[in-house]
Amino acid sequence: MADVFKALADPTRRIILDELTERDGQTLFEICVRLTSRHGLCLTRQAVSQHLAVLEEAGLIATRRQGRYKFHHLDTAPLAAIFERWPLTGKGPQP
Amino acid sequence: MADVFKALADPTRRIILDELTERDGQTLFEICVRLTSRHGLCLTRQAVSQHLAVLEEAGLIATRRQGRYKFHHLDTAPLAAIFERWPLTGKGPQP
DNA sequence: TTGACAGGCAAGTAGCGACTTGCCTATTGT
DNA sequence: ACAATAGGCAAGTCGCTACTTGCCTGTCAA
Repeated sequence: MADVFKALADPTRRIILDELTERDGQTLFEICVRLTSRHGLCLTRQAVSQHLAVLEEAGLIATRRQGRYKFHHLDTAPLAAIFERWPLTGKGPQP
Repeated sequence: MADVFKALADPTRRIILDELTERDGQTLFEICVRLTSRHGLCLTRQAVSQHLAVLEEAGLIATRRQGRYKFHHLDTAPLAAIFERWPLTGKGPQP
């Protein structure tokens, strides 16, 4: 569970999650290109790869290997633990 | 919004939030004592004070001064932004 | 008024984490 | 077969941050 917070701590990783939210199942190179072109980030392929490893270890990303491609799929399920730990005060369920 | 994730990144700060969830409105010294006695942490008063400052800056804690005491109150409202950003996939509202 | 208590400010240290660099493996197309 | 593509491994550098240490301010009780 601590891995989830550690993964969310970095702004680049949060942007990667945004990218996969908008377009799920991207490869490492696709993510690199979109981080550069759409968010103005200048990162090495290695840097992005390490970020993806952290996100996968946290359970926020599931990977699927196919030939020489590796697709990354978002999984927001671990985020639910945050609300179970600190319930939103005095509010009903969220829509 | 980035402050919220930075605040949640540290395990000690998450335990502080747990403490305030269980017993809201504690002072700095009360939190220090409970971190030591209930969680086995050996932290300086300064360290805890700095953690509380980070949590307050993130909006997760509101402070109320009264005489020489300063009470700390939990506010989980900023956490709602997490779900707005990455909705829980394929699930209905949480109870 | 003086001492004890609750908290704050600031500088210094140490360790973790993000990023790079260099090289390597595996799959695909010509 | 060979080159290009997609990705992986490992060591090294650098900056941020958690924590400490030392001293200072404000409040309450004797």
